[in-house]
Amino acid sequence: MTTQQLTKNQGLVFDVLSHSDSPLSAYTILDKLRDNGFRAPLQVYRALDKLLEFGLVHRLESINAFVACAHPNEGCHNHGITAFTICETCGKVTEFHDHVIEDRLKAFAKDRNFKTGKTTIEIRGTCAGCA
Amino acid sequence: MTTQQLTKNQGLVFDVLSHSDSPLSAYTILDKLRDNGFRAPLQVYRALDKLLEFGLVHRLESINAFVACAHPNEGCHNHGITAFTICETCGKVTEFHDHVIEDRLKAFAKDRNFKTGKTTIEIRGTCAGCA
DNA sequence: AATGTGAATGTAATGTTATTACATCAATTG
DNA sequence: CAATTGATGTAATAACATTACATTCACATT
Ligand SMILES: [Zn+2]
Ligand SMILES: [Zn+2]
Ligand SMILES: [Zn+2]
Ligand SMILES: [Zn+2]
Repeated sequence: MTTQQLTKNQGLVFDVLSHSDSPLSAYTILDKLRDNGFRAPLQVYRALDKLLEFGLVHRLESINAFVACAHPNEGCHNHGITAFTICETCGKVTEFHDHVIEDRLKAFAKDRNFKTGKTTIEIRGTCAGCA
Repeated sequence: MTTQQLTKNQGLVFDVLSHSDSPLSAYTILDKLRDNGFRAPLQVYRALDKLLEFGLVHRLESINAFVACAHPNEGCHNHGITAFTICETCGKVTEFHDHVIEDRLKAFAKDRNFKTGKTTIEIRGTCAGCA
């Protein structure tokens, strides 16, 4: 999935997220795109839905915000659980995969016949630069 | 921490959560406590804040809801990260601790000098009973 | 018992995040 | 050129959470 087959609105939203150095809320994105003709939240949410589906963007559940994927070309949403550190001071987000963690979670679910859907792992705290 | 040193509002909110078989939103709790004199969201949020602080209740970030701790007497919020499975069909929540996962997350953070605060691990999916 | 203090509560208003509903437009295809 | 499908525009509303300020309660000190 490259950025070229995105629609106009999807491209605009992805562009805003790509150029941000911290996660953005849907309404912040909306404000940044007013000059591009965005008028309503739904325009942002619809674009975000698609971008999430494409694996170009992640939603950070613990802060109700969105961030561009750090390695969109590797199809990160297709190979496992993505975990995040989120700096509460500067907003910096780091994305990582850990197969041990993933295996433990899968094992736990399997033991209980729990069918795993989307999994969230988010560590809020303070990054090295802000300590 | 026992339920006895709770204030009236804290006790009412904890009671509602304890007797629920699925997580509840703050506004659902409010509705359930109207007959007990609750009139405004803040009454619920204030009680929840304290209950979270006491480790009697957990907040599920991915669904904006709250659940009573499954083992409040073990001070679960004092010994490590709590992970959850959340059934999207029936709402059933299972709480667990995994030291391997915790160690991996801590190691990742330590490697990057990231100071860990609250950590969220939530698996949404379908429980055995709903499969 | 009176007073002072901090925690908890009551209430209204507002702020923030997300969805529903419905009309319109654009691209594709048979 | 219909017909279908996906995308967009717009308004309204729902759902979740906080700010601000006044009041009351619990309890220790005098
Ligand atoms: Zn990613
Ligand atoms: Zn930082
Ligand atoms: Zn617990
Ligand atoms: Zn279930």
